[in-house]
Amino acid sequence: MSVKVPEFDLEGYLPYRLTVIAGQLSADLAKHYKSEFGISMPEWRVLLNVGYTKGLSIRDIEKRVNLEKSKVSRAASKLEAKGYLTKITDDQDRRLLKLTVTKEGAKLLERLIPFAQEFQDKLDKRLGDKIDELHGALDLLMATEE
Amino acid sequence: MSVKVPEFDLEGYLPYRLTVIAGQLSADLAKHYKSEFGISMPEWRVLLNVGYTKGLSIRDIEKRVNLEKSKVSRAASKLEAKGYLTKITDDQDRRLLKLTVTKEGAKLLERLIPFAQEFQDKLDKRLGDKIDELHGALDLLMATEE
DNA sequence: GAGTATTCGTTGCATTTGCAATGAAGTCAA
DNA sequence: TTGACTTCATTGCAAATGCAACGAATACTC
Repeated sequence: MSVKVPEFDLEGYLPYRLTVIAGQLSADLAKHYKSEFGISMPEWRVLLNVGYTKGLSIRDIEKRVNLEKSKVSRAASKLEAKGYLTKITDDQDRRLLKLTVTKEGAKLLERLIPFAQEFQDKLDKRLGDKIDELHGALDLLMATEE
Repeated sequence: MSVKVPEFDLEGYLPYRLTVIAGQLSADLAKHYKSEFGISMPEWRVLLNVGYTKGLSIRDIEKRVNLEKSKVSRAASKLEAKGYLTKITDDQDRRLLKLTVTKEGAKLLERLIPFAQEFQDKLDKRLGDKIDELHGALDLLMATEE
């Protein structure tokens, strides 16, 4: 018994393509972050942000980095346990936490960032002049989510 | 004590951007698939493929749809439990499983596909003529993974 | 043909996730 | 001030994930 189904091209389905590509890039990176630096992707994102801006709170990071607050919280705790950042409750508002990188954390970033930069450069090379088009299109997609 | 860290622009970091955007689109879609059709993303991908090609095996799908075989296996089992497809062991090679959509499965696809198509159309509208550029760039990124 | 290696699908298990609930702290209005 | 609401970070828990191990079936090699 043959069943008829409407046409649909999964290969060209944008959400699918984006998910697959992003997933591969992420998995790739995550592997390196883990094996070479001992941290997870969420930890990397949190550490990076704390590295740049002193005294960020969990909520600040949640908004900046598109991570759920529970993820941020756990990532921060792990980074703290590893000695890469410190948590201090804010004196002004004692609900808030001020996250700050330690020297160890800064050292780690000094190794992580060139690695990420290198990866970016590789992608840029692949994309050539298409890179701006890509970013332009991604801007439009970002705007999609209101 | 102030700590110096090399410059890095996370906002413009391509893997990050892709992950965030893909994640938002996926989460969005997953919610609808779940609430309106009662299936997960992996199940949707599996169902779609089985809908088009009769007798696919788990491994076939794994390759086609970028899902780990354990994910495919579990998705297939759930779809079977819900009555959307059947598993039959291949006579030629009894390690293989032949997956086939049931009438119920086909009916579900008839509802799912227009939904997905509509979503795609919305994205196309947002992107306008940038759509081809985007796909072109994604092609290049795909080629990246060897 | 016996023995080894490979392929396929499933499952166990530790880890990660998303979400809701919690408790502590702050805000606001009467 | 008191009491109702909101905000913040953490945590519990159920579900999803990734990976390795397993048993069954087939392919390969001598």
